Amino acid sequence: MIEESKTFEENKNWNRALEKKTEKKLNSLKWDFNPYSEKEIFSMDTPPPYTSGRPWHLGAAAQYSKIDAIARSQRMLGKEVLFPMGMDRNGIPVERYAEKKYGIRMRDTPREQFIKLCKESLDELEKEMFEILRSFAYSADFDNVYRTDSDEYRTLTQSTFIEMWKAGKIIRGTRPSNYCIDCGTTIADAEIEYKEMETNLVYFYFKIKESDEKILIASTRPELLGACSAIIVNPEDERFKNFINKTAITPIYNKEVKIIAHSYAKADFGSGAVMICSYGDYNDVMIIKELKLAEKIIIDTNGKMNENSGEKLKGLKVKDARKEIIEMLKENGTVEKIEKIQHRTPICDRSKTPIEIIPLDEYYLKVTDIKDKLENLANELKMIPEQHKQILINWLKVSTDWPISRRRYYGTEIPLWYCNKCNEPFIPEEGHYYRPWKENPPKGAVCTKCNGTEFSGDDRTFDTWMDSSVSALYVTKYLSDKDFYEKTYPLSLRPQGIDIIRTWLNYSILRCYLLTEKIPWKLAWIDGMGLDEHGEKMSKSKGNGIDPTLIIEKYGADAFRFWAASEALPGSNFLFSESRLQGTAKFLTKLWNIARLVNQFGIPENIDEKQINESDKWIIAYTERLTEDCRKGYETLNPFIPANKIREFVWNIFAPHYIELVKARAYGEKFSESERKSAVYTLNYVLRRVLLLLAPITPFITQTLWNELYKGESVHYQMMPEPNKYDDRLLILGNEIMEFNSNIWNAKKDKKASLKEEIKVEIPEKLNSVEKDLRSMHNIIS
RNA sequence: GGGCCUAUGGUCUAGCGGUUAUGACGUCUGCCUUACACGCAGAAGGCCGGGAGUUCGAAUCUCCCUGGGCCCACCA
Repeated sequence: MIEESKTFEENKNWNRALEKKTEKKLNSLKWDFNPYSEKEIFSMDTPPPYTSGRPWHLGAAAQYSKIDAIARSQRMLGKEVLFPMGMDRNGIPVERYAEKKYGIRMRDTPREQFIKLCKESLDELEKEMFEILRSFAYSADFDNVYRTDSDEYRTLTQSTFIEMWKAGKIIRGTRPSNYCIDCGTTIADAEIEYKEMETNLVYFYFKIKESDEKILIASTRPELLGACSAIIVNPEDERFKNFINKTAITPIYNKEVKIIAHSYAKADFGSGAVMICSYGDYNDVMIIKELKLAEKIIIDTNGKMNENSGEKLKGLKVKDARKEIIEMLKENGTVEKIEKIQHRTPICDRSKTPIEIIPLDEYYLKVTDIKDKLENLANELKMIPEQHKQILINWLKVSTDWPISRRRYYGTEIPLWYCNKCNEPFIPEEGHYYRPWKENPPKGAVCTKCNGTEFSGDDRTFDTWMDSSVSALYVTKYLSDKDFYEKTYPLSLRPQGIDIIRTWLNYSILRCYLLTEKIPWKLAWIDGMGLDEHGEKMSKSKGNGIDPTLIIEKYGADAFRFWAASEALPGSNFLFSESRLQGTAKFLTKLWNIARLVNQFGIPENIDEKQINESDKWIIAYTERLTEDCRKGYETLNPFIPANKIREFVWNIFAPHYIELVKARAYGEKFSESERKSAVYTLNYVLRRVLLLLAPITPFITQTLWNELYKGESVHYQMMPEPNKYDDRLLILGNEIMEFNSNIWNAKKDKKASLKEEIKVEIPEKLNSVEKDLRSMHNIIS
């Protein structure tokens, strides 16, 4: 008791040091999830953050703090809340992190050792991540953390793959992929960078079969001439109108190719005519697919020209072949000119060498045959805000089968072996975690095609989205606990960022639908992105990222959380601004000081309603309306509403108008004991209510104040109050009080009088019921 | 280049068919009034991006233009 009042005496403002005092207590509060509870279940498929360590993304931290506010508010609304804590730990980012940290390269490191180093990195990074999350009281279930690289999780990823394999949803296909010759592997789009490089744009002629004319084309990749399958020209380009649908003959190879009109060819670049080859770039891929042209492969996986390139080029490296064919074309007399141009070239971000597009054998999850169904599901899915659904729907229109295999080390292994005799894939049973790159297939494995018993394991891993897209199944115990699953699936909510709609949201719907024939959640809540103060996306590469830890240490977690909640509606992007965050810190100090004041008067026992003064009834009525608004906000998963409503109420109404009005009465000066009690009762009534309404957004200050003033069980274990009935006429009275106050303040201002100076003024009749308070507040004499 | 979103006082933000257009930060003026100077009170500051339309009536609905953001593609 003594120690507690000291907190108030010694601290005139709310700050991080005070938060630290309560952090341990706050983070030790438990909410065990009981799937058999009588309460309504609210289950969340929360995003497992990628374990990338400091500095974490400030925008992401803000998003997580809002998700936490949702979880906390749902608990206080009386729901049984499943709020899982996951860690996404597979894939390229950690591989890169480990390479950098240990100065190694994945492909030069024994796989076993590389995996070990990744794991060690992850464990360190994970610790940091937990600290950050705990520093702002993220209240997920830290006692049951799931990790996407655990044996259990990977078992789920593999089992669901096996299930889909058996159902015929997985296909094997050879499709053009990004290939780095230097690294000897397919690489993901995310691993490509672009670099301006000088290159030759070679202009040369094709003969026209049907006439004596020639067509001039321009190419930076003349060495691919042998793989040319068409020429395209813009349909609007007058120069080529006569050539459309005629046949051209390739120099040197003397092959016939069609001249086709396609808007991709731009009249103002090069000669205006483009040769389409398999594969110079992704436009070639697109156009060859679109026009159903024949694919001819001319570069092998060693980066050398193959037999399709002809005797002279065969065996040469791409670069040498380019030089050689230019010479050949010159000899042939078909070269018009050669221009030096700057060309934005895709290169491998590790080896910095140009990537080639080469068809490779990979696994795909079939999407194209259920696209209509997926679009229907997308339309069915409820989303907050609804408008972001368009992103998903647009994506579904253009998306193709999903390539799921990766030539990587740190990921969930593809659970397949191949018969050494006939190469037929062997797939094991569900329910185990398999590592085919170092393990034999299960005992008794027999090839289904040739009865062979010797196998080689697939050494590839899955795309990491294969793991994260079944988080909804993992947290509902799809494989391990049928009852639990029945109670919790589909989940109530998927909260996530707008930036991963096409990946996490899309793939989750796809995967879970294929396995369960249901959308995995009843509702998706899509938040916007945190941008820097100029409105640009924060990213490590741009160097404009802000470390949330520094902000939290400086201004406090509650200030940060309140800022995140109050800055923008869920779904909108939000700009980070330190000055506005400072503003929310000031609001918390305001609340702190209100509590210090109220605390002085002690806590009165309940009083008879008849004793409550009219001005007290007004602020109570206002509080009831505030409660209605806040509940509505929380019920619609929108912390923006309560945050702003509460701030407005506390700062603009409660403190300046009501507290000033009753302060003298609360001190008992010139008022009866009964009048005093009414004021103190009301002050506590309102403050208590505000703490409850604010608890999901600012857990630290509400925890501290609740404990100082009201003791007992934590504020976070309380129920969100229901609004009591109130008389609208009281709110009208309140408006009149506030208008009267402003008038008096203005009058004193005009006279340059201090606010406590005496003033002689008539009190309007309609304010008779609160006359005594007004007289004491403004020092009005008759 | 394609798509989506967005445009409200200096900055940010609410409003989504009829209000004197909300609030915050900043600015200016006065005040240390026994909770708070991280405060109190007051003030200035907006033809709600531009144009056309729908409507008795538009910041709010439609279309066009312009600027900003994001995602996708990316110059043979």
